[in-house]
Amino acid sequence: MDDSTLLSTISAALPKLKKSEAKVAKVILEDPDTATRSSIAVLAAAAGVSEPSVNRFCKRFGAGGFPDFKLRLAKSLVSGVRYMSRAVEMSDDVETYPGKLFDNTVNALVQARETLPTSAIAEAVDYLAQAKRLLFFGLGTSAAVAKDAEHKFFRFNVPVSTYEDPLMMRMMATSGGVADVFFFISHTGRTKVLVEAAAMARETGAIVISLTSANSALAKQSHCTIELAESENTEEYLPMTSRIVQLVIIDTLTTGVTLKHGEKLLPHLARIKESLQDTRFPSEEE
Amino acid sequence: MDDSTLLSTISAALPKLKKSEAKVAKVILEDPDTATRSSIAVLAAAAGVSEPSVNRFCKRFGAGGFPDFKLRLAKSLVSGVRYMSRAVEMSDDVETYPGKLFDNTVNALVQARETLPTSAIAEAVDYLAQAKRLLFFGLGTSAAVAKDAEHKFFRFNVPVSTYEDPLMMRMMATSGGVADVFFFISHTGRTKVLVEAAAMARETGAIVISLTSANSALAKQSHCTIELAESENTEEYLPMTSRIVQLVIIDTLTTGVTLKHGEKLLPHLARIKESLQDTRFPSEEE
DNA sequence: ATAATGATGTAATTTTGTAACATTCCGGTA
DNA sequence: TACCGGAATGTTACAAAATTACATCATTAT
Repeated sequence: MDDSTLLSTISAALPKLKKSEAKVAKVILEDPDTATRSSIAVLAAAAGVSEPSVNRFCKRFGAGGFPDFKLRLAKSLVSGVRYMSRAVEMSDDVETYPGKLFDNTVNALVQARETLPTSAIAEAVDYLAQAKRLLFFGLGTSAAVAKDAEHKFFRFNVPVSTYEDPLMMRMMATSGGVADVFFFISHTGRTKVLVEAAAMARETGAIVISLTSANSALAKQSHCTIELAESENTEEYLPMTSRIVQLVIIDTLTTGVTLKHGEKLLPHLARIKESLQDTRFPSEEE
Repeated sequence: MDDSTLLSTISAALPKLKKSEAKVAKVILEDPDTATRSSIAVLAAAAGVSEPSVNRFCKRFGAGGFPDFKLRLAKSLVSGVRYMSRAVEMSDDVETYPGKLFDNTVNALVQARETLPTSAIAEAVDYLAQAKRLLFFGLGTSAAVAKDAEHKFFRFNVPVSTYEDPLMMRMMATSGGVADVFFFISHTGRTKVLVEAAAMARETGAIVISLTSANSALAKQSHCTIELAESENTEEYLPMTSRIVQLVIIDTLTTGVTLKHGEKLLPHLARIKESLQDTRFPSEEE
């Protein structure tokens, strides 16, 4: 129903489209506003394809037909979010670059959403729900993600720890056992320390899960890999959106574990929340 | 061009309309959403008028014709609460809840994007760019955000540190000086330790910036507050999207500082990137 | 090399919107 | 009241657009 991200969806699906459909997509992405005002014939001509191809394109994206598609497209244009990745320029000012960063992040999420590794998530949730001990490893930016994961999983009744010190990582990796789950987070999946630690952990009989890019060295050492696209970040001053995706995956995993544990966990979570009350000033309204 | 008030325009003009046009207006006002999906024939029948009457009605309101009118109508309907959060249900399975989480996150970002505190960001960037020392404070989930910020700001030639230990926070807060910037991250803005640390830091003459909810106790202690909406998170098992927004704000700030420093910083960033090469296995393609 | 499958285009059909024209309705005047 | 002028609405016919069904072409596997 709500398709505020139609354009991102299209640009995310671009590589998977058939030749003629891709042509249509390109024309639409180039000037979506004009597209909403064009007839199917005009659009088909602009894309260099036949009219039914345009129609098929529309249906592929959930529309009932061309007019319906135009309607959705028009609606999606109202929202301030821009679809394509817009690089931050040196000449940008405060009015422009924050919006770009938000847009890029949104696009990264929408893109990731399109290709969610569902079965890997399910598998990881199974492992995580049964773990007697949980260890999250990440370096650099991924260390922050690991820390976040630690906080989230702490809520279940499982011992959790995070390490970002390479030496500690190795030490902990050798201390693994069959009931332990080692969780590695790495954008590239090529960080030496992590790959080695994963191999060591695996030898102890522990379960190794990784959140990294497909077919990476790290993935090869894992029992279960949640694969994320290793998007390019060419510009030095364009921050990585990948860690945001990683964090939402962490959310997904904790949610999965919560759902698996079922209602019986809720009182426990409520107790944790309650215990935080004393650390806060009362809110204004109260 | 932008007719986000089309419906009210119509209802305002109602008394001045001719009989048949009034009928059309009534039908449209009654169920605008259906109207956008109807053909001119259906709408004419529903209003009990002829098709050209509908067409004339459309032109009267500035549209080029019926299709154009529908487009404008559709756009005008988008405004307001268009982003529904879909709560995760206990009955959800792995095919459904991951998507919901991504959607919710995207919605949070889009919403935040619409109300970006631009001037506060600009101000914060000014402070951060001039800082001789940077300290990030956050507890719980916000500790992960602080850690992320630390990694990001480390790239500039400034000493950065993060603390999540309350005692260390207090100690560091008292050690502040005029050239220091203390950056506090808190969703609620009511965490006692943080508020107190902020007050202490402020007394030392240091700059206090906070990333928190508007009008909170923490905000009151800050020289500069980047205000974020304190969204409700009622369900225990629905992870918070707020920290994602916080992270993108961190991205925004680092970008802002980078832009402020200008091109001269790029070689330095390149050097950092290069220095990481040795820690990685070569990628497959190379 | 060829059959089978899927992608794309062509042509015919149906639906939809619009313009030109016809009719009706209403207010004013003899 | 009858009649006229002009505006408002409807009818009809046409043009444009969209969709379906079908044919052709390309691609892959055997």
